[in-house]
Amino acid sequence: MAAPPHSSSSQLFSDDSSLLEALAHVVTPQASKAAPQTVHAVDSAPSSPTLTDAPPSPAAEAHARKSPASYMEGEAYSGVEFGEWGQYMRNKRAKLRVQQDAIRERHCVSDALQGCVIYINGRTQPPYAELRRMIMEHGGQVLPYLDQKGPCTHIVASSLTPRKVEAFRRYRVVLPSWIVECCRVRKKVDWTLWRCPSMDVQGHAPLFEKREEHAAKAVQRTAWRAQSVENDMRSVQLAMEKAEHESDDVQQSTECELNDGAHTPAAFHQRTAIPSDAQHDARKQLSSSPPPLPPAHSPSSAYYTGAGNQHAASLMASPSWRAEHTAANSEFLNGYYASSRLHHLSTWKSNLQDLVAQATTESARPPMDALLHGMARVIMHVDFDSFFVNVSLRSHSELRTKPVAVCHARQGDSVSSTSEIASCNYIARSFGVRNGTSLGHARKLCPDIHTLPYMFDAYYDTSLRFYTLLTRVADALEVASVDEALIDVSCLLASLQSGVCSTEPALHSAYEMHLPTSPTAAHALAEALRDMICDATQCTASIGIGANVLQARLATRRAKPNGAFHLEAHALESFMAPLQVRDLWGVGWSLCDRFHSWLGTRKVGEIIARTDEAHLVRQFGPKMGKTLWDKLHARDTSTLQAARARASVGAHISWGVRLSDTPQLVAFVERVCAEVAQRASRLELVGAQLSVQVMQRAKDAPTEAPKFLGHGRCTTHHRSSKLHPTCEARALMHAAWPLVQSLRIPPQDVRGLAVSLQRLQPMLRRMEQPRLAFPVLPSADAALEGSEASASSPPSPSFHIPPASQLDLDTVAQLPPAMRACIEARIEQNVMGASAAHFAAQAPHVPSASLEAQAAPLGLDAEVLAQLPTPLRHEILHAAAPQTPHRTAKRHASSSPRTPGFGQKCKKSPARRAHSVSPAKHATLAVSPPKNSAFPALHALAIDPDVFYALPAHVQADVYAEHMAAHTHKTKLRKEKAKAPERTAAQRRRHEAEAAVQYEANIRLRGARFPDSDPVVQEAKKCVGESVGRDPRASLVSAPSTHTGMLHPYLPLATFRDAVRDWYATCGHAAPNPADVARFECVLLACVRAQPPALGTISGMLAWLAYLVENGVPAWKEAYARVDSAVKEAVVAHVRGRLA
DNA sequence: TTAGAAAGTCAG
DNA sequence: CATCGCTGACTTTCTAA
Ligand SMILES: Nc1ccn([C@H]2C[C@H](O)[C@@H](COP(=O)(O)OP(=O)(O)OP(=O)(O)O)O2)c(=O)n1
Repeated sequence: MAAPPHSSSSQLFSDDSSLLEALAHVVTPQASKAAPQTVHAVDSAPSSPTLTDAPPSPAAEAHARKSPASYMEGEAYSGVEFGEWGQYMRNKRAKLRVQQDAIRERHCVSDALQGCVIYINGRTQPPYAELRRMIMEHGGQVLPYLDQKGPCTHIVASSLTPRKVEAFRRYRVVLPSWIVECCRVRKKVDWTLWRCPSMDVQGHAPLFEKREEHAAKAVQRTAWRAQSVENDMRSVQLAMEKAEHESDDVQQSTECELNDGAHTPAAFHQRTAIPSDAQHDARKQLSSSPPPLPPAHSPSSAYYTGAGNQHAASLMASPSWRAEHTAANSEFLNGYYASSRLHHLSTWKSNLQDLVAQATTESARPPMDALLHGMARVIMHVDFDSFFVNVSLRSHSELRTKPVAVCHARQGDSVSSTSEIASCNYIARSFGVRNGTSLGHARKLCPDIHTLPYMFDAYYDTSLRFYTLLTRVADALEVASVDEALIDVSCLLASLQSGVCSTEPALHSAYEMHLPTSPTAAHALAEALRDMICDATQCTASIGIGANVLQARLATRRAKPNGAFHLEAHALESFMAPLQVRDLWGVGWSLCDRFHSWLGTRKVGEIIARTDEAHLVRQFGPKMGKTLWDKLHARDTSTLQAARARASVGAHISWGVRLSDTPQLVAFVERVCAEVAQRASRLELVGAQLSVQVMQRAKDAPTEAPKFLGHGRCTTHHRSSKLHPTCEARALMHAAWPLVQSLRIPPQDVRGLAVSLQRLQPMLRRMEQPRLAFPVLPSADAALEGSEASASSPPSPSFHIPPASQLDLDTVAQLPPAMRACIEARIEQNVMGASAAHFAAQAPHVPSASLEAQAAPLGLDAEVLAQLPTPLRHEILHAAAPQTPHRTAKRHASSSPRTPGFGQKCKKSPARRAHSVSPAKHATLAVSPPKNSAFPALHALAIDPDVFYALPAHVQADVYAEHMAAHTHKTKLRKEKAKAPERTAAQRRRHEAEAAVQYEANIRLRGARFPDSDPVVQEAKKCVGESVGRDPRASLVSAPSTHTGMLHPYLPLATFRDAVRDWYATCGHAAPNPADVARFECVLLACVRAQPPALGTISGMLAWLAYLVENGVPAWKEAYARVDSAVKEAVVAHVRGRLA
C-alpha cells in the first residue's frame, strides 16, 4: 500500500543482480571474536591521562586528592573482601566523606548550610558538581547515596517520578535554587518556599516529561521561581567560566535550549553532531576542501516552546485542506512514506541487511574466529561523504564549489521554511549548517545555500553498487546504513601483505600503488577501496580504520571528508582524551548532558579522571555503565553482525497527524494496522504481541507545532497486548483499537501513532502445508470432502480449472488448503516461463500497471488480483513460483517497484541467473539451494527451512522459540565475552590445525582457482561437516557451510519416504484421501519446478509409492498411477524427457 | 524478588 | 506552494504479583 521508493532506473536491477553475483562470492564472517591482543593493547595503555593543561575543577581536585597516599592509610581505604557488601558501602561512604572534608577545608566560604546533609537527586540545574561545590563551600555535607542509614536533612531535586515522590515523602525536598539562594544570601533560607513542586502533586503527574517540557516548564515558572531560575542560570555560567575551561564544549551548554535548531523530541536529544575543530584534519588535499568547521548553531526553544506555526494554523482552518493534506486522508500514508527520508533510510537498511545476511550465509565460510586466532583485527568503517548531496552532485557538478543541501523545499529565500535538511555538503557545513538543520535556519546561516530535491532511487542504486563491491572483498560485513558499512578486512589485508594473488586484481594493484605513500598497509588498502568505491559509484567515501568497531568509527571522523585515517594503538590515548563524550558512537545528547550535569565536563579525558566504572554503573545502570567505561577507553568487544533475527516489525507516523473525530482516528489506526500487516506479511512473519504508541500533544503545546505539520511537544503512551499469532490487518486492528481507545486521548490531540508486532514467528504459508501435514489425515478433512467435491472438481491432475480471471477467488480462498494448493499449482502450470512468475512474486503488492504485468503471464486478471485481500494475492502470486530463488530480490523489490523495462531486461530466469553467476566458480561456492534464501527469519536463526516446514506446527513454534532464545543468548555471549574460549592444549592444537586449513582454503576459494577435488578444500569441508554433524539436532540446524545443502538441496529422500510410509500405514487399508493424494502430487510437482529439479527425489518417491501399493487396494494403485502420470508429464514438459 | 510492561535513548 | 519528525534494537524504570 505504501508506495515504496520508485526506481526510475532499470540499471538498478542489473546492479541488483550483480550484487547477487557478488553475494555468491562473498567469504563469510562467522562471529569473529575480538582478538585478545586488541584488548590488551588498549588495556595496557595508561588509563588515566593527567590533564596538566586543565585548571582544577572541584571534581578533578577530589580525584587528584585520591592519589596521594596520605589519606589512603585510614580504615576507609582498607581493602574489602569480595562479597562484603555492607562493609564496602560503609567504606565507600567514609571515603567520600574524606574527600569532601578535604574540599571543604580548602574552600569554605560561609557556614550558611552548616548542619545540612544533602542528597542531590537526578539531573539538576545547576548540575550536580556545581551544587556539590556550593554546598561544601557553605558548610554543608553532600550525601553521596540515599540509603536511609545516614542522616539526610534535605533532598535536592528538580522533578521527581511518582515513585520517588512517595519515597521522599518524609524528607525536605527542595529545588536546586534553594541552595543557590542560601549561598547568595549566605544564610539558610526557609526551605518551604523552595519546596520541590513534584512533592505537591498527588500522584497523577505524567510518568515522565520529555526534556523540552522541562525546558518549557523552566520558562513558565512563577515570578519568584523565575528569579531562582535566573540564579540557576547564573550559577551555570559561573560554573562554566570558573571551573570548566571547556573551550570546545560551550556549544552544548544550557543555552542550547534557547536558540533555534532541533525539531523533534527525538531531534531535541539528537541534535546534529558537532565535530570538534581540534580533530579536524587540515591537511585535506581536496582543492574544494573547506576550512575547519565552526560550531553548529544551537537549537532554539522558539522552535518547540515558542508560538505555533501560524501558516499551518491558517491552512488547517480549511476543512477541505485538512481532508486533503493530513492523515485524515486515506491516501496519506502512501504519499507520506514515499517522501519520507527517514522511512527510506530505515527500509533500505533492513533490505540491505537481508541481502548481506543472505550473501554471507550462502557462501562457504571458514570460521572467522579460527582464522583470526592470533591475528589482530582490522576493522574499517566506510561512509560516503554527505551522501545525498554527493549523489546529487554527480549530475550538478557546477554546484560542487557551492554550499548545497538536500531537502524537500524548493529553491527560494524564505527563512521561515521548516523543511529539514537531510544532508548538506562540507561547504555548507563551514557555515554552521548540519544534517537535520531546518532550511529556514540554514538560510540565516548561509543565505546562498542551494537546495536539491531527494533522489531516493539514486541513493539506493548507489548503495547497491557500494555493497556489491564490499561483499566481494570483505571478510565480514555489517550494514550500518544505506551509505555506511563496517567491514572486517583482517584476512584480506593479510593475504595482500603476504602477496597471495587476490581475486580482485584491481584492488591488488591499487593497494600496491598506494602502499609507498601510506602510513600503514591498512591505510593503503583503504585508499584502494576508496578508489574502487569512487569508480563504482562516482561518489567519494571516507574510511576510518581501527582495531575494533568503535575505533574505526572514531577514525572516520578524522578521515572525513574524502580521506582515510588509521587510528593506531599507540595513538589511542592522545586521540581519545580531548574527544567529547558525544563523539563516541552510542552516546547521544541525553547521556552527554547527564555527564555534564554529573561531572561538570563532557571531555573523555576528564570524565575518565573524575570517575570510575563503579560510579558509572551507579549513574547509568549496570550495562550502560560498563559499556560507557569501555567506550571511554576505546574498548569495544562488539563483533560485526551480518545477520540478526528481527524481533519486531511496525509502522510509525508522527507527521501530518491531525484528526478531528473518533471515526477519523479509527480509520487512521486501521490504515496503520494494514500497513503493518502488509509489512509483516511480506516478511512472512506473524506476531503474537501487538503494541501501540500514541503521541499526544502536550497540554501546553500550541495546537499547530512550530514545524509544519509536525508533532510538536508530546507525551507518548505505550500499550501492548498479546494476540493469536497473526499478520492480518483486521486481527491487528482488533487488538490495536482497544489499546488506543483505553488511552482516552481526544482524537484532536493525537499527533503520532506507531503500531508494531513483537514475538514474531515465521508465517506458515499454506503452500507449505502439504509438506507439513503431509502424512496426516485429520478426520476433519474427511468431513470437508463433500464440500470440496461440490465446490469444485475433484483434485486430480486432469480436473479442469477455468481461467483464473473467471474463478471466484474469494471462493478459492475459502477452500481447504490442499484444494487451494492444487488450484494454485495448476494456475502455475500455465505459466510460460519461470522468470515472469519469479518477478511477479518479487513485487506482489505493487498496484496498477505493474500488477498487470505480473498478472498477465499468470493468466490472471489484474483487476481481480488487485481486489483480493493482500495475503491471498500474495499467496497466489507466490504460488506461481514457490521455489524461486533469491528472496532478497523479492525483498528488494518490496521497496523498489519494477519499471516496465525491468521484466524485459531480465530475460534470464532467476535460477539461470544464479547459475550463471560465475561459471568458473567452484561448486562449493555456487549459490546454495534457493529455498534457503526464501526464509529470512529462519535463515537468521540458522534453521533449515526444509526441515522446519516438515515439522508439525506446534513443534515448529517450539523450535523457533528455542533458536530465537539461543540466538539472543549467543549474541549476548558474543558481546560479553570477547576473549577466546578456554581450551585444553589438545583442543587448541586441533583447532589451530583446522584454522590453518581453513585459512588456506579460504584463500584458495577466494582465488576460485581450485577444483572441488582440491585436498585442502575437502579437508576444510570435512572440518565444518564434523563440527555440525555431532549435534543430535543438527538436522534442524543449517550447517554453517552450505555444501551439505549443495549435495542434498531438498528434503532428504528418507524424510519423504518416512512420510509416505506413515501415510500409507495410516490408511493403506482403505482408499486414500483425495486431498492427500493431491498434496503428494503438489509436493512432487514442486520438486519438478525446483531449480535444478529434484529428480532423484521424484523418481525415488514414485518408486517407493509403487512398492508400497504393489499389493494394496486398487484405490491406492489408481492414486499412484494418477500421480505417476501427472508428474512424469510435468517432468517431461519441464526437462525434455531426461527422466523418461 | 521477579517477570513483564512502559518509557527512554540512539543511529542514520 | 508548504512538507513528508522512521524504525528497530537496546537499556532502564516502573508495576504488579
Ligand atoms: N538527520 C539525518 C541524518 C542523515 N540523513 C541521511 C542523509 C545523509 O546523506 C545520509 C547519511 O547520513 P550521514 O550521517 O552519514 O551523513 P552524510 O553522509 O550526509 O555526511 P557525512 O557522513 O559526511 O557526515 O542519511 C538524514 O536524512 N537525516
